[in-house]
This record gives sequence, C-alpha cells and structure tokens, in this order.
Amino acid sequence: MKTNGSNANTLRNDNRALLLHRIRRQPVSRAQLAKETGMSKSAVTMITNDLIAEGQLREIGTMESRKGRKPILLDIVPDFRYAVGVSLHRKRIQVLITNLKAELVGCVEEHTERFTSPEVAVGWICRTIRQELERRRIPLSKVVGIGISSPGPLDYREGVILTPPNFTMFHHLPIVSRIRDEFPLPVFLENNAVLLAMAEYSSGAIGDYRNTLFVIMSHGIGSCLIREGQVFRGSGGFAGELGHISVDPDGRPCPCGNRGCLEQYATMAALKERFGFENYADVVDAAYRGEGAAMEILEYQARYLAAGLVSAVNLFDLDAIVLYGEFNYRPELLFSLLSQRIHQQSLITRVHPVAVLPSQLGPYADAVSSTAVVLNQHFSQKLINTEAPA
Amino acid sequence: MKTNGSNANTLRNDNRALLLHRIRRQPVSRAQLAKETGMSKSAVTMITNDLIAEGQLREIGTMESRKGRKPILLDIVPDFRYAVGVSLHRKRIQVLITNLKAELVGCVEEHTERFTSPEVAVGWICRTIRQELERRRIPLSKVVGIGISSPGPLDYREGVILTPPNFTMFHHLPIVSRIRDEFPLPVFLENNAVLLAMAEYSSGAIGDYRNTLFVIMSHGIGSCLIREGQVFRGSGGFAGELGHISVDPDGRPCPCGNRGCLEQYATMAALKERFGFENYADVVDAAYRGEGAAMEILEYQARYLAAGLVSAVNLFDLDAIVLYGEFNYRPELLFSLLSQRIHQQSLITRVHPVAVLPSQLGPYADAVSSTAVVLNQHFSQKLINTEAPA
DNA sequence: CCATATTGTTCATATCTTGAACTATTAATT
DNA sequence: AATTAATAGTTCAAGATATGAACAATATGG
Repeated sequence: MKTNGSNANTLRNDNRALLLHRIRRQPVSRAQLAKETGMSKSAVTMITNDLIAEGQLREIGTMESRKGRKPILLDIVPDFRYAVGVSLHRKRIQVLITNLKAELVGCVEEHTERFTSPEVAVGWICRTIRQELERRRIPLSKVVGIGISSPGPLDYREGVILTPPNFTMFHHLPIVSRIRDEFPLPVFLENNAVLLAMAEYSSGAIGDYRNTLFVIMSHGIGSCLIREGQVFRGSGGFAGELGHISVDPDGRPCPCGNRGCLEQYATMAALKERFGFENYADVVDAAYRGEGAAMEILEYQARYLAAGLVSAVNLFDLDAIVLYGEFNYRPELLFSLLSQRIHQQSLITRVHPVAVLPSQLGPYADAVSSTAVVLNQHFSQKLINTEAPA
Repeated sequence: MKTNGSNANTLRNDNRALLLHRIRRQPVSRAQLAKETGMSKSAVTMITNDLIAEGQLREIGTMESRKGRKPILLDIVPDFRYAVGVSLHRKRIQVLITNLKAELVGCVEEHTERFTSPEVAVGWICRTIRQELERRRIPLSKVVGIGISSPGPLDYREGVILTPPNFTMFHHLPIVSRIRDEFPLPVFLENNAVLLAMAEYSSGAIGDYRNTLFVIMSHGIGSCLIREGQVFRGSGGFAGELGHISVDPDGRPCPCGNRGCLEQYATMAALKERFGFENYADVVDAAYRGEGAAMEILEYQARYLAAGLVSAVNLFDLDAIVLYGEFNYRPELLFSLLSQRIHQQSLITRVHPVAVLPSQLGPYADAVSSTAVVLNQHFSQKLINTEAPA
C-alpha cells in the first residue's frame, strides 16, 4: 500500500515516468499521449520537451493522418543510458551490456568451472564489467544499474543467493553487496524465472493477457506469475514453485518433503529415465507420424503437467500459460493435449478461456533478460535523472 | 498499471485519501500523520482541518506525551456516512446498514424460501433498504454505496450472479443493475469469501502478514488471497478455488471435470459421509481425550487439507493461512496437525514460517462484511465527497 | 520561572497543471 | 489556387497545491 504523501515534485516525476513508460512501449505522438493519459496537451508538451532537452527522448519523424497536421512520433533514445547484466548459470557466467531498448551492446562469457571460488568469480565479474564499459567508452554515470540473474532459491531483498541445487559454489553468497562494494550503482538480484517472465512480457507471448503464468522447464519446473504487468513474488520471493505441486499423494518422495511432486514426472530427465529415449525431438517426430509409443510419452507428459497447471489455474484464475524450456520443439501437439486437459479439468474454463502458448523468447533471452529489472526500475523510478545532458 | 496522469486535484485527493485511510485504521495525531506520510505539517493541518469542517473527521481528545504539547487524536466520524449491505445466503437474506466504522446500525432478515422468484426477492430487498433508511432518518445522500454478498461463482465486474450450487433461483441474475435501477448509488457484488477476507483483514487474524490465504470451509472450500492488504482476484475474479485442487489424481470424479478434488474429502459433509458421525464437536472432544477413532478422523482431514494447502503455499508463497468455517470448535489440535504437515511438505517453510491460524471473525461477520467493499471503496476513492457539510 | 521539546497554525513562495488562445501543418473542398 | 476544417503542438496567465520558516500553543522538569 502507498504510504507516502505526494507533492509537486512527486507529481511531476509520476507524470514524467508515466509518459516515458508509455513511449518505451511504443513510439507515440504528444497528442496521443495526452489522450491516453488524460493529461493536458500543455503538460505533455512541457514534459516531453524537457525530456528531449535532457537527451532521453527524440522525435523520430511523422505519422500518416487523415486530416490536419501530422503527429510527430516520440521515442526513447536507446543509448542515453545503459544497463549491465550478469547471468549466472551452472555451466557458464555471462557479463553483458544493453542499451535502454534492451539491445545487446556487448557480452563476455566464461565457463563456471574455471572459477575456483566465489571470490575469484566475483573478481572476474567486476573486472569484466569495468573492461567492457571502458572499451565502449561508457562512463559509470551512464549506467542505470546492474542486474544479476541466478537460479533460485535466492533472497532478492537481501541480495543473497541461497541454495540452488548443483550450484554449491555460490551458496549463501551475498553477491549484491559484493558487487555494490565495487560499483556505486543500483544492483538487483533476481531468479531467472522472474527475469525471463519479464522479458516475455516486454516483447513476447504474454501480450495483453492480464494474469499469465510463465512456466520454465529445465532441471526443475519453476514459474512466475505476471499480473497486469507486475511480477507476483509472494511473501519471500518464492512464489510459483510449480515443480513441487504434488500430482500424486502416494507418489515417489521428493527432497522437498512432499510426495509425488510434478518435478518427479514431467521434466526432461524424468521422462528420459522412465521411457528410456535419447532424443526428445525424435519422440515428437514419431508422435506426429502417429506412432503409439511416442504418443504415449507425450500423453504421459501432458497428463502430469496438466495436473499441476490445473492447480495453478484454479488458484490464480489464469487467462494464459506460457511454457518456456526444453519442450519447444514442434510444440503444437503437446500444447493441444495440455490445452484439452486443462479445459476439461478446471472450472474456470467454463467462464473464460485459458490460453496455452509456447514462449516466443529467442535463444539469447536468458542472458539479455538479466537487465530487465534494471530497465523496468529505471523507467518506473520516482526520481528519474534530472542532471543536465552530458 | 496506472495509466492516468496526475494534477493538482488528484494530488489533493490522493493525499486526502491517504490521511483518511490511515486515520481509519487507528486514531492518530496530525504530527504523527506528517511523520508517517512524509507530508509537511502544514499540508496535514490544511487537509485535516478541511475534513473536520466537512464533518468527516473529529478530534477525540489528547494523548500522553513525555514532553511538549500533547498531540490531539483525530478520528473518523462514524455516522458521517452509512453503507448498506445485502447478504444473500442459501437459507436467508439479510439487509443491513452500518456506519463508516462498520458498526451495525440495523438489520432485517427473511428466509430465502419465502421468495417465489428473484423479482420478488429483489423487490423485497429494495423495499427493505428504503424502509430501514427512512426509519433511521438516513437520507440517500448519506449512503456511500450498497454491497451485495453472494455465494460464488459470480461476475463481479458485470454484477451478475452466475451459477452457485444450491442457489438456482438466483442464477444469472444481474442483481447489480436491478438494484442500481432503484438506487442512484455505487453497487458492488462480491462473493462472500472475498468479503470475509476483507473483514478479517480489517479487524482479525491477518494483521501484519503480507500474503495470507483466507480459507472458507462450508459446503465447498473457497479461499481468498490478501496480498499487502489487497484482494487477489485473478483474471475473472475466480482466483482461490482451493476446493478444486486435486489431492488424488485417481480419486472420485468431481462435477468440475477433475478427479479427487479437495472438496470431495475435507468438507464437513464429506467427512460425515465417510466416517458416519453426527456431531463434529463430539469427534473433536473425543480426539482431545485421546480416542484413536476420533484422532483418525482429524488426521484424515488434516492430511487432505494439508495436501491442498501445500499447493497454495508453493504457488503463492504464503506467510499465513487463516481458516474460517465449521471447523473452529477447539481448533488447536486440528491446526497443529495441519501446521506440522504443511511444514514438512513444503519447501518454503525452510526459509520462512507459514502460520496456520483460526479466524477471529465473530458470528455476525458474514452479514456485516457485505459492506466491506463499499467502505474500502469509500476510503480509497479518488473523489471523496467535497460537498458542504449537511 | 525559565529552558526545552513537541504540536499545531499561518502565510509568502515555488512548482506544477490547466485551459484558452494561438501557431503550424495538412487534407479535402470549392 | 484559395478556402475551409481538422488535427498537432506551443505559449502564457491563472489557479491549485504543498512547502518551509517563523510563530503560537502546550506541556515537562529542574
């Protein structure tokens, strides 16, 4: 809940942020901004002209119109500021720079195994950030923040990586404070599910759905709810543990303490162990050709996945589910099986549909998404840079 | 997401609403308000004095202080405005009036079966509202709105009751528009789970928890998530269908299309059918005396309930669960069984605790809560009454 | 009685948005 | 080619609001 009073300053900043936010989504004219926000034309003119003078915004030409003066489109200046991303994976660590449009400006990668301790890794990360910025002549004052993407669980408030499986080297590492010691910038730690969901929201399959569960399938099964453009975190940032929804109360025990958790059935590893195939793509191809054995595998997978997703649908009242991960090879068949089952097994589908969609994120999304929080923060920030233009 | 620009008016209204909201929670001095909201003392003085002049606020005496001038406590004027509530139940319909402090001013009740059609019922409701207001000399201009509480599912946006089981007479009744035709007031339709959760939040067990699931057990099992004081509705207002979380994929089929839904096991009716007891209180008493058969019933109940709740914990990352309904007779035993199971079976409890608590709502809560939305709306409304005092 | 601390008020000032009038630009019409 | 009408964008005085500093009002305690 909002607990702070407003005044002329916050008023101005709110309106600035509102306009920037809208322009960021898509270039738009001043008149249109006035219409959409309900602000007066004069206010829009004043604020946008300030932003242009500061170098944050620019005019990018006119649009067709049926009559009257042509509207002048306004757009973000992509290189007004930059964001740094650090992407921690079990196999590799990436350091990257993007501009304000989340376009990749530079990226350096190293194998995780090459680091003998977290200190060495953090040292390399900081050194690399500095080098890459210098190489591109980007002063620190032009960097809006550093985003760190890591497997969960983690404490995003304190900026500490907790105990992600197969990631022991980084357990309990207070990575945010370590990096903040080196850089006087906002530093954010987020788990990769949240970041990928944000990226999907900005540019992918989530679109205008209001209440979408973004599901990530890899070693485990994680998810992140995006509700009206906002991440739902839960009380400690651990919401969305879809992999530990029990789909069989008498099923095999899970390290989490429960029995029959979804992760024990529907991950790639679980499927391979149970059905003994090598290559998932071959299975899918066979299923498309109508081979019964392959079809059985997909149906098994769909049955368990649907069981978990129906719980999520019933609790979150979703209008869309986006799946990201290893199962996106010719996904239509699996997705239609899933969609059918979810439709049959949940009450809500009698009132409104629940779309089941594959992710539209590209192969580099997991790296680039590490800057998503930084950019979101920048564009919704109360106090956007009011220094003179560089 | 906020899409409207702000100006001097909205600024003022936001600040007014912020102060009223805070004062509503607990009487407080101007100085304290300034501290908590970050507003200047002058602004607080101006706004509160306006509110006092309008008759919304009053000074209710001073507080002790260690040194210096004693702070003057400000409080809502309870009878500045009133709210009307309509509480629809399967057995009875209640029409009631509360003041701004949600204190009952008057209540009239009728058996549902006495109404031969929805038209007759709506007619009686409207007539009764008018009568009760007249009797107490409350003009319509002093009524801030009408809240209608109904079993779900319903379309809260359109104000239509959909298809609640055992409630066929009211199916598809556009009750909000019917009542709005008679009264030029804001009319809200909400399901009773949401309203009870709001009531629990304002005055009960939820307190300072940030992410609490309020669970209602009666014919079915419903729930409502309260997140940072806000109701989580989902995309169509159907979030929280805890009763249709499957706790046994091969269990008995449920009318919802799924199998093994929690409702099939953990409601009072299901328990009675399975174990053949008459009086739940007797069972609980026996369990406290250590009788094995009774204990078995409680453990059965706890096992299934916990299975459903663990799913909710894993998806919502709850920090508390509040149970309301038929099982609140000597609840400590059941609750400790539940708490144990939830602790064992969910990952999140390794990071932070999840409290399991009985509701603190009194017996009249379900009636009075029907005005909760109206009052919440009134106190967070953008345009709070600026007419001259009556 | 005086020093000190805290609450609450007053008023000139600064900042912001607004709304009306105005300029700029374009397509359609005559 | 001139005119009309519509739309986009700008300017500026007016109006509303919160602020901050000075001040008034209480209260405690030595």
